Amino acid sequence: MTTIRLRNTRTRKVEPFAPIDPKNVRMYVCGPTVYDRAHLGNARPVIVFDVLYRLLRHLYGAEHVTYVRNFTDVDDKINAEAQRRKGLGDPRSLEELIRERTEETIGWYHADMDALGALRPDKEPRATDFIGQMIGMIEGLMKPRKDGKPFAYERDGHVLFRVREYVDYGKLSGRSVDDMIAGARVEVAPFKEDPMDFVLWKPSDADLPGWDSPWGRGRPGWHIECSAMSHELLGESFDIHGGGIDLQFPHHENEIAQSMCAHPEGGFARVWMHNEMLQVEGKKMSKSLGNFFTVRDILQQRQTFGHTIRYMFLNTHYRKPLDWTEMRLNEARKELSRWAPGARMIADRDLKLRAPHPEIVAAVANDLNTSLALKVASRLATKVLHSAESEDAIEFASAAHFLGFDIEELASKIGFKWDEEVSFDTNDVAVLQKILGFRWEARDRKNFALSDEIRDRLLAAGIALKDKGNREVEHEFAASFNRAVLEETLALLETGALK
RNA sequence: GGCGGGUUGGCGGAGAGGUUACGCAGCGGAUUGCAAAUCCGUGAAGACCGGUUCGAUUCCGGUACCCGCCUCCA
Repeated sequence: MTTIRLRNTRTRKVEPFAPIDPKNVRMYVCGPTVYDRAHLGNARPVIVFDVLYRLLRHLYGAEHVTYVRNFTDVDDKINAEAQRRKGLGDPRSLEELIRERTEETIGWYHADMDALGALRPDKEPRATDFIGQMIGMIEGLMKPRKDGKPFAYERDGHVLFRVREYVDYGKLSGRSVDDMIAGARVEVAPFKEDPMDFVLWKPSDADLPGWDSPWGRGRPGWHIECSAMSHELLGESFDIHGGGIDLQFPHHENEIAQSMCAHPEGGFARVWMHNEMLQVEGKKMSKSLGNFFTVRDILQQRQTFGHTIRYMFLNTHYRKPLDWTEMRLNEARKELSRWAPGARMIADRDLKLRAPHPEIVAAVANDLNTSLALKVASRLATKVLHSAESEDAIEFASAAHFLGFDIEELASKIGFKWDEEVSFDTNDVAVLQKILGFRWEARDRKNFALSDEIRDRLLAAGIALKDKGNREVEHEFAASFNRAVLEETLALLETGALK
């Protein structure tokens, strides 16, 4: 069997991967805080770990992999949005408004990530459904120990974790507690015994959502949710824990501290994986720089589909910063247009996909070398272009499918462009298809005058045609699209007035 | 300041201690009714300084620069 090799942040080495239980390979990835539309950066770990999920399913069997990705629905930004709506006069309770906000955000998130070809994880727990487990875990951390202080303590309604009591604190991110204190820039809350101690539970006033606990009404700190949910759903030790590199510290460091102290007999996560950040035109994506995009924004751009975005992400190795540039986007579009004929042959000839090419699997298995995998897929696509053989189309499409590309989408949406402003419907497309039929007929009869006349009339209707060989036609709807001219052209052809 | 990561040809981006990555763009050619597309060929690299080695872009050390984290941002 193919050996998977993965870079483990904890050891800083690429290591062969061996699951604890091959019958149940377990992966946990930190999911989004659901306060707004997912931005482009949110999509990166989704796609990166989707590729890994697909690889694991391929090698161990779909039923032997459990992938958990949480929704953080306890958060100050969510509260702020709910309070804003309340302030605008919404009569419903804060809890209802929060629920509404998180529900709609989760719906958006699903729609956007589905569009990128990401499989849904097996479980998508919400933090608010696991408050009981979090409280239980915190209680366990507060119990007296034989050989030292309890790991957690209560002060002023807060429960805090004593980082000094966990000797390996800082190991994941390669920091020592003393170094961090030396370089700390934040004000230290007065109730902390040690500046690096972090919050497990904090009090809520009447204006904030809260749950009853042994320490009064309050809400959990950020880190405890992942520890509680991963323990509940995956057990005290599991195989892979992933997320963005920005989570390495403090989030993952704190998760490790809590989980290892609460369940010292388990090893928590064995392999830690972190994806690098996304940049836009060489700069950090931020609202203040005006280069901030949601996934939705990008999907609505002209000629950009879910698979275009997916290609962009896979074209850069997950451990390198990904630069989102217009130039690279154009390259992705261009490359994917070469994939369309192979994808179309699958649909047209009703071909069945099969296991992916070993080179693709090997590339992905080598610490997710997706860039190389894309090159292999492109090579296979080129082969289809040359041979037009069903066998080659199957090989190509099986590879593309393994990488998470939707073959039907590739087949149907490429070679088809439109301006952002234009509005047209499926009926317009049907009319266009009929007209193109007449044009092919004319060209078969070497009636180039009619062929060119049709092209000119379509141009007048706002549709630009480009022949691409193999009877592939690229048509582009411009903003000036004129339905009347389009329909008139078809009428002229059907009545024989134009011939 | 502390910690982590990076630096490959005009651009993007891989593998390998010695043998062509590849793609885009460029250039040359072929082909095509036209616009377009397609095909073939081709030049071009490894931030800098040392070290290990018969030989390093690939390993080791240092320098410079860039990026991220240290602030509940993936």
